Amino acid sequence: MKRIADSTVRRLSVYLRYLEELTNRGLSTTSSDELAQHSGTTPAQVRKDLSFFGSFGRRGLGYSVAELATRIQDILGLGHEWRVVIIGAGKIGSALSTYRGFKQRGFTVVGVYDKDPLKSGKRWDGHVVRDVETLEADAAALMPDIAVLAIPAEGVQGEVDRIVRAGIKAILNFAPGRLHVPPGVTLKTVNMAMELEGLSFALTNRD
Amino acid sequence: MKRIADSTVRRLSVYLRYLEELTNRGLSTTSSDELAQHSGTTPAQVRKDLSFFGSFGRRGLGYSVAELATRIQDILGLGHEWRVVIIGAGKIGSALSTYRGFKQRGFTVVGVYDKDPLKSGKRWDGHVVRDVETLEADAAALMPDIAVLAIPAEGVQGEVDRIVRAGIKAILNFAPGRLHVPPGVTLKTVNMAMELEGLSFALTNRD
DNA sequence: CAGTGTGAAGCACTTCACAGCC
DNA sequence: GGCTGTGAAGTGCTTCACACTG
Repeated sequence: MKRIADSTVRRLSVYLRYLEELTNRGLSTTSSDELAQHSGTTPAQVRKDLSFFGSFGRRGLGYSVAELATRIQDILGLGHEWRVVIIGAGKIGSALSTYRGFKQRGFTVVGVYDKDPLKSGKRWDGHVVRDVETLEADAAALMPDIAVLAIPAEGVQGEVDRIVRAGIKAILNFAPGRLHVPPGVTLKTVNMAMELEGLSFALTNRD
Repeated sequence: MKRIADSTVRRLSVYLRYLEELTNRGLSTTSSDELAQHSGTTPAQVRKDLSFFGSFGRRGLGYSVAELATRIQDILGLGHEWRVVIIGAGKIGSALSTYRGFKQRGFTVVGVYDKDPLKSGKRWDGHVVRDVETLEADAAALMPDIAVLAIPAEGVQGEVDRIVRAGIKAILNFAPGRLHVPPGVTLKTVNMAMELEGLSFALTNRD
């Protein structure tokens, strides 16, 4: 398949969310115009994004809400459950795992790990925290697909390496700093400091 | 000033973090090559990014770590304190406000608000939670620069409107969905669901 | 006639390559 | 000789515009 831009994938997420809203409101068709309006983009962009994957609409009529939602779910791989381990039994991981949309979209927490021996064995959002040293051994039974890395900055690369050794192919990272993963492993970093600094820049340089 | 790409600002953040590391290690000069290596980009990109704001290096020698760090801090507007209010006394806001780099880079929490009357008056990370209805009245005295919006999906736009009425010009939003702000107000959204779906797509469509 | 699908044009960010200075 | 600063070339995402179809 042709390489798909990251921005395209992000917009598909947004379209899907709006399609779910339309479903809840009992509406059965929509248009690229309407999707664009509610997703902060243009009708041409919506059509182009969808055209990478096929033709899901009908000329003169628009798109079937139900069909398009199913198609986008398939494209994004949301048709089945993804098994997630959380590394770092802190607030960020907890916020994520208790977030409604998390479970709702097929992401299931199958394990929680921490380096701190004081946290090991304690309950945390319905899970028992395990020592992160056991991750590689546990992985065979847990079969996790995704690791959420929510630990302080120190030693993040070491934890990334451990996750990779455990055979996990996707990482959502909340720690700052440059991290290296081998080819075949996808790493996405959410850097809140960077976002705040972007706001600082905007405030400083506004006209 | 010429319009600066968002991606440029984000990279400046990364360069600054590495410059701080060099400072801690007592090193006084660096090069575009070294900065690129540790920031996941190319030397040409580093030089181009910096060239938008001036010439901070010396040909044949490289950059002074101390000088470049100061320059980037100035560019990003990190030279002074930014006053932050947190809307939503939950886990995300708490994770952010207790994050070390937050205070360290000049972001200070000056108020915490929640819609839930059960939370009002309670202590939260050293602050007393106030009813969000009082935000507009409080703003005159608090003089907040930035609002962090960390509430569930329902009624987010209403809170954005309130923040705008309170005269705040920058919003860091953690709620999903499309939000509208008037010109002159900067909105940055961190959407964890979207990041997870990006991972799901990558796992589904890997070769 | 309304609205999709898509090649072509436009635009913006990145990379190249080299002149210029230390 | 080493490394920056920068116009020019390259690349890839976005927007346009229109043929096409229900």
